Parts: sequence; C-alpha cells; structure tokens
Amino acid sequence: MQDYLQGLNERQKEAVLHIDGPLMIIAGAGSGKTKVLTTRIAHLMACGVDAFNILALTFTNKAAREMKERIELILGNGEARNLYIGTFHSVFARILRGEAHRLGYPSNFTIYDTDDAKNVVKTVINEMNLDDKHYKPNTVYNRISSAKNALVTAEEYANDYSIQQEDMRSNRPAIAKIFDAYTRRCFKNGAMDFDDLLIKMYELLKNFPDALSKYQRKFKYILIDEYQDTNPAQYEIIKLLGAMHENVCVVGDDAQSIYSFRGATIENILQFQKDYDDVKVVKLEQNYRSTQNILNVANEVISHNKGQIEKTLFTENTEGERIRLVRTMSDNEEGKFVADTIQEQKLRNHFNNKDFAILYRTNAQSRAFEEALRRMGIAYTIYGGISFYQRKEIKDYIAYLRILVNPNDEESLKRIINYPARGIGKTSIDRILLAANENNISFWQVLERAREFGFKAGTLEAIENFVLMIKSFASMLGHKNAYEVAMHVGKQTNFVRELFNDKSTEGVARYENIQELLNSIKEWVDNGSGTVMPIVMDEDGFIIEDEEEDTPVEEGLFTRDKPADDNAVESAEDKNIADDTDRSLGSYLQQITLLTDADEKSADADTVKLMTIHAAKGLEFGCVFAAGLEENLFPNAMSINTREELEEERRLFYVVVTRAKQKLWITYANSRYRFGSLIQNDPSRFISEIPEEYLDKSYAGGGFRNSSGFSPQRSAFERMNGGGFGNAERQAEKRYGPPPGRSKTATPEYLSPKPQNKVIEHTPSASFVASDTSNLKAGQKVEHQKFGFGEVINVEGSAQNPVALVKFELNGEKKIMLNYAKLRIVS
DNA sequence: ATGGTCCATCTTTTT
DNA sequence: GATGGACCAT
Repeated sequence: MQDYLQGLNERQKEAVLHIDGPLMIIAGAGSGKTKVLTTRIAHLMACGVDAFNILALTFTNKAAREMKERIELILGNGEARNLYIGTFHSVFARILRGEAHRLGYPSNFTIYDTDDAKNVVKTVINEMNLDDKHYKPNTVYNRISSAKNALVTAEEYANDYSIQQEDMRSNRPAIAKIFDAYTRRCFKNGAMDFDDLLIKMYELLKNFPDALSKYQRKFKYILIDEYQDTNPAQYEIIKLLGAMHENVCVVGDDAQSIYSFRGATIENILQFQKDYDDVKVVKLEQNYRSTQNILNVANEVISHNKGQIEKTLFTENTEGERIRLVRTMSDNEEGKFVADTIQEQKLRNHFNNKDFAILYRTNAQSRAFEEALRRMGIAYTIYGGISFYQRKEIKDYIAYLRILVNPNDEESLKRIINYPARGIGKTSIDRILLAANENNISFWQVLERAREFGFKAGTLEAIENFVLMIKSFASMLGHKNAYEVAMHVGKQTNFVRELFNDKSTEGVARYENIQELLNSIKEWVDNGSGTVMPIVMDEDGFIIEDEEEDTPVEEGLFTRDKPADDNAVESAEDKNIADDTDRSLGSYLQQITLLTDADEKSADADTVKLMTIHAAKGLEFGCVFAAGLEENLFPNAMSINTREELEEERRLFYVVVTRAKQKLWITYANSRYRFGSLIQNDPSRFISEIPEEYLDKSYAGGGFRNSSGFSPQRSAFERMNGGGFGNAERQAEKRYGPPPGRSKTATPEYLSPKPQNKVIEHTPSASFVASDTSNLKAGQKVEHQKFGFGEVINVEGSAQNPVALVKFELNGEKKIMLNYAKLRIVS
C-alpha cells in the first residue's frame, strides 16, 4: 500500500515509521539520510499530519529546496508547498519579520551580512578612539560572533570572569565595550546580523509566552537536519519549540561535525538524549554510496579520533579501485594533473563533467584548477567565493533599495551617499556621524534636518537634494512593485549610466550584473502572487507622497541582451518557504542576504564542480579529487594546536573521502604559492594514516624511490634544500609543464603585458628643461624626469587636456597628461 | 573633493 | 594577488 516504503532497509523503515515522540537518527555518510528524512515527512503527511504543522530545518537553502521537491515527488498532491522547510536563518527571518515590533525592530529590518557587520564593528572601534590595528575588526567581530552563537549577551560577556581574563591576556580588554556598542548600533540601524536571527528568535520565544505557545502549537512536528552542526543558540530554540509536543526528530553524524568554528558542538547530540525521557535512537550504518575501498579508508581514518559515537559503516558495494595518491611539484602541476586526468577519464570511462568534483580545504586553492580546466576546455563551476549579491556594484544598488525600506540603515547610507559622487565627501560624512552621535539621532535624521547642523552652503544643498531624491524613491513603495522601484532608482541615480558608459571589460561585466539583478527582481515579483504589499513605514521614516509621473524609459539604458548562459539567477520563488506571499521590496531584500553562492548555481549543469570540503557536505560525486593534502594546509596550520581542532580536521578529511562513489584521488604538492610567494609543505599526516593496502601510489613515487619505499615525510635534505630541481622535478616538468617559478611569468597571449607598477627611477639629464609640448607629435623622442627616455606613440585627449601615450625604454607605456607633466623633447 | 597610486594585510572553513 | 586604506597630486 505505502509504496514509498519500498526500497528502505529495516533501520530506515524504523526511522520513517516512528511518528510521535523524540527521535534521534545517527546517519553515517551515504546511509540514505535525506531519503529517510523526506520519506518520513511524506509518511507523516500520509498519516494525516497537516503540512502546515511540520517544520524542517536545514543548513542550506539548496538542501531545503531539494527536500521539498522530493517530498512532492512522493506525494504528488501539491501539499508539499505548505511545509515549513528552510534554513534556520531564513525560517527565523520570516518569523521575525512578523514579530519584530515586539522586540523593538522595524518589520523591514535590514539583515547585515558578514561584511556589513564588520563595517559596523569598525565604525564603533573608530568612534571609541581605539586603534583598529590592534583591535582588528575581523578578530573582534569573530569574538563577538562566537559569544552570540553561545547566547552570551554583551552584558554577560563583560561580567564573565574567564572571558575577561582571556581578553586581558590578549591585551584587548575593550572588546566587551565594543560588543555592547556594536549591539546598540545595529539596533539603532534597525539591523540584525546573521547571529541575531537566531538570538532574537530565542528572545522572542523566551520573553513572549504567547509567541512561544503560538509557534509551539503551529509546529507539531519538527525535523532537524545536520544536527551535529547546530550551535547552542539553535539548540535552545529547538528545545523551546519542541517542548509542547516533543515530536522532535534530529538527524546527524558526529563523524561529520565540521562547523565548530561557528559555534557548533557535538554536545548537542549527547544532550538530546538527556533532554527527553524516551528518545528513540536509530543508527543507519549501511552505506549505499561508496566502494568498499573508499569506505575502508574512511573508517580507518576516523578511527584515529578519540571521542565518537560507536558505529560501523559497512557496504555491500563492490570492492572498487584503490585510492590513487598523487604527488606533484607545485600547485599549478596539481591543477594540470587533475585536468589531464579528468580528460583522460572522460574518454576512457565515458564520464561526464558533472561526475567530477575537485574538493579542497581553502577557497584560495581553486585558482590553479580553474586555470588548468580552462586551458583544457573543460566546463566547470566554482562554488564558494563571493556570491552574486556580494559584488560591489550589486551591494551598492541594493544599498539604495535598503534605504528606501529602512532609512536608519546607516551602513547602506554611507555606502551610497556619495556614489555616484555628489559632493558629500569624507569630511561631511564625519560631521554627519558626529552630529548623529551627539544628538542621539540616526544618520538619516541628520540628513533630514541638515539645516540645523551648520553645513557649508554647497554641502547643505547636496545633502538636501539627496534627501529629496531618496524620499521621492520611497514614495513609490506604496504603489509600485519592487521591480518598478528598482528600475526607477537605477535610472535616476545615474550610477547605472556610469557603468553603462564604462566600456572596459570589468565595466561591461558590472553593467551586466546590474541587469541580471534587475531581471531577478522582476522574476521574483512575477512569480509571486502579484500583489505588492504596502510598506509599513516607521514614524521617523519617509513622508509618503502622491503619485508622480512615470519617467519615460531612456533609450539604450537597459536594452542589452541578457547573456544566454546565465544560470546565476534561478527562480527566486524556489527559495521561498511555504506560506510566503509577501512580495514587497522589504521581503525581497531580506531573502537575498541569506542566499549563498550555491543557491544561485544549478547543480545539474554538466560541469566539473569545484568547492571547499565544507561546501561539499551532503553531496556525492562519481569521481572525487581531494586536493592539497599537505601539512599546514590540510590539516590547516590554524587548527593543529589542540586535539579538538585536529580531530575536526580529520573529520573534514573523513567527509571528503566519503563524498566519492567510485573513484578517489588524493593529491598534494611539494610547493605552492601563498600570499604570492612560494612555500614548501610536507605531505599531510592524514596520508600516513591510510593503510598502504588501500592505496595506489604509482603517481606518488617520483622522488621517493628509495629503500624504505614510500615515505610521506620528505627527507631532511629535501627540506633543507627547499625542494630544488632534481631529477624527479625534471620528469614532472616534462609531464606537467614548467615549475611555478617559471610558469608564473608566462602571460597569456591575449592579454597585453601588464603595466609595470614599480617605476624604475631615472636620473634626469643635467640639461633637463621642460619643452613646450603643445605641438607634440607621434614618433618624437622625449625625456621624462622620472620615467626616462621614450618615444611618443600618439597624442590623444581633448585640445584642453591632451594626453600623450609614451613608450619609455625603462618603464613601458605610460599616459602622460601634457598640461601637468614636464617632458623634454629630445628629437 | 576627487581620483589615482602605493602599501599592508590577508586566508580556514559559512549562514 | 586582491582588496581596502593612506597618501598625494590635481
């Protein structure tokens, strides 16, 4: 009857069929965890549980979307759309939007991403007259964030003895004060950072009993994915939400806990069993993903960790091939090897691009692979890096939109108050900030009341024009949809036109990004119910004015064709959760901040996937390259100081190994570029933890054909001599191109040589006298005081401001503005 | 006020 | 090797 149960093993069935009461599923890698979760939700619904009463929390939007799709596939009745499935952050953001007023926030609160948040920290540090060389915004922010993840308030932080001791020891006693100031500032800005989305949710449930009971009654069944990666804040929220019905189901694998840097703690798994009287525990130990060899390696490696929940992963899959261990001389060769191998495997075994993944410890490692793949003409997709919405031009545009919805958002205001330049420079901005702080009003309020603060006439006019402009934009919110408002803003502010007129490669790309943004807003508006919700304005916000004339569309401004291969903007609707019908600009803005790179890219495209191991959690690939297995890189130098850190690195290694279904390569390079300079690394200690019988080392030999056979440790000689260029190196060079020192200097033909930044100083001739250059012509030889001798290539620019392009013997081509620079005409 | 150039710092992982 | 900040020239 219930055919969705077919194809489940006994353990899986047990988990699916358990309906009421707390349930903990310990799911080994590749044991069908997602299948169990989705089937369980489908089963709940088949048993009569209303979709509206089910809450499922995941760690990525993508996981949420996929889960919903799979449930719909099982049920096929359209009910899945009513489920409340999403990431912790996006689900809570949506709830808080409706409840913000209770906590003193505007419903259109801005969500600050990490960059925004760090800027606030920096502002605060500077205003406190602290040295931001010592109080590095990055470091301070991380410390604050860790505290927040552990539900430690600024006050508790200041009063906690051991925390204070720590800060004293690092000579940063003011962090507590910064924390406090930062918190106040965000509140004043009407903004929440990522951590606030959890904390405020917690405060809402904790301090407002009616809110608590409302959501407890709504969410009768709660499911949590990747439970091993929850932090204390998330844990407390789940505990509160689940307290009424105790129908909480958590799925996790302690061996895959890799987010402790974000405050996650495995303790939550152990604690779960203590929180409820009768927790049913189901262990999924059969792996359906990988070959026996791969699984053996994974089990072997993880056994080097001390504390873990007892379980044994097994598989009925074939033994498979041995894991290939590959050594290369440099990071570039590593890239070349991987690209070569992918090409070869595609031909020999009929793999597609999408069967391959290149996984690494740090984002910076992607470059070498990127270059090699491009050279081979293999299509690839990089995940990680900066998301579409973090690009500068996009953030600027978004900043305009944010202000319309929340004028107190100081960070966004500062971003665009003088972009494009409108005569409100740094000095003025500092004065505005001062006035805001002295009068305890917001940045925006100072602008509105600029007259009272004695700005210079020109500045005052510029400010008043700016305020007028923003207000006129904001007046559209009540009757125009997000797309219309965004278009209008783009046209009126001139900054899109500036980008349009910039014909450089980057300029064109930026312009296209803006277009893409506008398209995505349009899509988002159209895919919704079509109703544009009126924006609720704050009393200190805008005056809503009456209908204004539509500006006619300007020719050529938005008429370029959209690139056909664009997959960066997927249907925005998919990202929404169940009962979302709010199509206001405010709702749009809150969503996009929570989107990541992975949400914007299609996983189905036939491309090789490049990403960090963290980003690869939960995914699987036919062929996996685990790259950069070197000491200091993986395990990372930052994480080898305590056993806990090292064990987490090892779990990370476990994760990368278990991503592979059929084939696994482990690669490492003797040397690689870091900070632009070459460094040497020993092979990772994790390599030596793999029993030899599982390894194929035919590519790792090279320089190690000595009596002791393979040795992951380089000889003392090799270390002392920094690798050198011995016989093995020359062999490798033959196969994989020149070593980095040389290959680095090769500039691709299609790029003109980069202008030299370093000026080779020239001592002017004793007879140097500047000539009259008003009739300068191409072909003439000239001397420049700094750049030396050269030949005029051409003279361009206007008659008022002629510019000569001169090719100097020592310093290459330079543009010389004849009105200012002094040139001596030699001939 | 603006815009360009030079220097320091950064890199662990992410919602 | 990039990015933001400081500094300088216009």
